[in-house]
Amino acid sequence: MSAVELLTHHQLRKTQFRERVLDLFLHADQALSQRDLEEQLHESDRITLYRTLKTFEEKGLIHKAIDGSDRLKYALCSGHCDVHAHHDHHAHFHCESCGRTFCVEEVLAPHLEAPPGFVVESTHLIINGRCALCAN
Amino acid sequence: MSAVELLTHHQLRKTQFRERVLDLFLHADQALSQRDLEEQLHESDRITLYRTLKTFEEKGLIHKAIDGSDRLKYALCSGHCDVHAHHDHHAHFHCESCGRTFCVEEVLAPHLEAPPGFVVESTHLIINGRCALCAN
DNA sequence: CACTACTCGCAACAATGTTGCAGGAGTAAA
DNA sequence: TTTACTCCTGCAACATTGTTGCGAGTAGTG
Repeated sequence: MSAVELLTHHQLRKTQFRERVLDLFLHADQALSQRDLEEQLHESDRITLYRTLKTFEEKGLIHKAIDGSDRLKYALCSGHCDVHAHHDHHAHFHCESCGRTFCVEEVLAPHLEAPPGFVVESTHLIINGRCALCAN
Repeated sequence: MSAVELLTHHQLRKTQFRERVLDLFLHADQALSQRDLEEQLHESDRITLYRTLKTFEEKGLIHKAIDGSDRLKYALCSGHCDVHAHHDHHAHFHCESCGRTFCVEEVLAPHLEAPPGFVVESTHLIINGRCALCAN
């Protein structure tokens, strides 16, 4: 799906800035932090990018890729997410060497028991290690 | 184990400040953020606390409780951790309502397959939901 | 007690998260 | 196409958090 289609599908105005950001996600093979995006978007406004990501996340275009690092990252949703709920339950692989984070669609976070009285909403599975490039 | 014993066991000098911080962890039933600690430690220095936590984490007294929130939290290690490696593989439950995070010793992060070429070091399992107090 | 290495507290700075506001751009209707 | 309205953008400003350097103070050792 193209950037414009994604925006239309999620009822967001299509602006040049949003298209540029979405294109970066579409061409990325890893989760992107705000810093990553700023480096690729020349002359972008920090605050606008912050709000753009927040909006995309709320509307279900991207999801947070929690990886245990101090930096928040985002990745494109698989397509089943919308403004009502996210459905990305895959694991995230975080390379301790290069710091990159990848979505691992094959591995799903397990559905599990909560302690008595606790209500489970979602689960996240983070895998730490070394990616294929850094493992050697 | 007492605060003093913990310090001695991990070859750390026992200072009044460290004992106070450790006592807070010993009496807490949840993971604590730096903010939480500052609020309980009257007149503490932000930088000293930051470095104290970093030291404790390196020496294996406490571990990071990754919970997907923007705030880093720590909790006491179970006792098998040292300067060489952490061995806390239990899940962390994060309450979306009150923001608190609890260690769930009963639930362990699964050991799993990595994509080809990837090396797994550790896994983290985060459970999001509502705690017993907030669920009603 | 004296020495050494570690720790503490302060200054300072970088990075990030967040909100308010005015002007500009996208969208839908006339 | 023009108008009107809403949303988006970019700037200012501030709060919070992460991080390092340095001098003074303190714990541990003999």
